[in-house]
Amino acid sequence: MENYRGEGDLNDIVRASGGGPLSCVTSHGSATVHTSGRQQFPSDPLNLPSSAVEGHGFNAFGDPFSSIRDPLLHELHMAAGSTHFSRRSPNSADHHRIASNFHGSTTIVGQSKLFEEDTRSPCNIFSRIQISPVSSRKLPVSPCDLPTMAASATTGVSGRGGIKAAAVLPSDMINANTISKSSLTVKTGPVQISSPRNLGIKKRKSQVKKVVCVPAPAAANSRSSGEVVPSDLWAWRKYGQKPIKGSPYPRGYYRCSSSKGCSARKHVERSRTEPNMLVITYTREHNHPWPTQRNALAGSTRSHPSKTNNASSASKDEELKKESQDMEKQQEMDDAEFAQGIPQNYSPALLPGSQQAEDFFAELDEIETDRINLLFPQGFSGTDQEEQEEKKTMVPFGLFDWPENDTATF
DNA sequence: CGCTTTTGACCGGCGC
DNA sequence: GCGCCGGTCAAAAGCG
Repeated sequence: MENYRGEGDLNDIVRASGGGPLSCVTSHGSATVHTSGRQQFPSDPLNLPSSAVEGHGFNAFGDPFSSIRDPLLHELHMAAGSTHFSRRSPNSADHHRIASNFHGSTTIVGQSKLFEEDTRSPCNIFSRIQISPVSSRKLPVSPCDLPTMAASATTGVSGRGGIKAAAVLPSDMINANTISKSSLTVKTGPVQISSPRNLGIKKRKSQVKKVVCVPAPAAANSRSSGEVVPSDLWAWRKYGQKPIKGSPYPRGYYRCSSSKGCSARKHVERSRTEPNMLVITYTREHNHPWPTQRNALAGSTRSHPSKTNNASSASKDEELKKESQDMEKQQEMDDAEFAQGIPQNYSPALLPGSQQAEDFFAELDEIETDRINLLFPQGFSGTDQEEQEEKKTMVPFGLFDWPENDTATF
């Protein structure tokens, strides 16, 4: 009895596992990042910051939230304890820089491709993880099921379902994981072409999916079902749970309850191969700004929102805001650092007068806008993601509100 | 009261 | 065409 459906499950999801090779292949399979020999992820998930990372950053491919910096990203950043956790590396130079800083043994192949990919997606580091469109409707078993995935991601092997490995995992993202001192893994998933019934009017030709792997928190946060779901800024309401064929673990279906009418969805399931890992798949997009606070605590049998938590959601918001501002400052520092020294270890395609240079600076403008958007997200559109071209993006993680973390309040 | 989770039923796409 | 399967709906019950 096969445990896998053998449909290229997860083949297109790249995982940055400790010491293991990390392969990132663009849609053209032209870029591969190999990390070797360096322990990047502490094997002990308990070392995690008591938070999970999940994100909603979209990329430049139409993601309305690509310009939004996860207000909680700073947590990851801080956890990293490094100023090198750059959230923006608009070009491969930045990739290279970070690679040099953190991955002495890291080599980047196909850098130019990374650059190309990168320039299309702005500041959010998470948004810079992209996956090429696939035609399969099959969702990977789990991004955490790495070996097969990585292998085929590298080789471009397609699963039965035609999933072609295609992921761009920015090296700084890799570092983000690495420096987070956690076993947190962030992976990109395929764009699953599913056909949700609620597509209603017409069959959705494509759907954005973002797959994130996080270490499953201890059972402290377990619900009545026993499932443990890391929480994030968004409020999610569970609307279903289904056993998934081939997996001993059920999949929980959540929809965003932060705002009525929000169509954002996420699925949470355990990795088949790594039960201690949760695979969170985001589908559809939020059509509203970041919630200032979680609503609806009533009836929650979910993670107990407050011990000390409810102390002040308002002050928490202020804190978040302040920290996001700190992030901006840090970003400026990063930018300055980038401007001063990066080219030294990078033989750039970014030359004055070049088109790429123009793009780069154009992107800087976008970044500034992004920063504004972060603080004033009201401008978020309800862009019809459904009409967008199929795309895959990696998502940011906020490290939030894991059961042990009583400081997290939403 | 308003929200949540749970859970069985239903729907629709896809593979055979 | 049929069955499988994933995703969603909606009723019931619980929680603060």
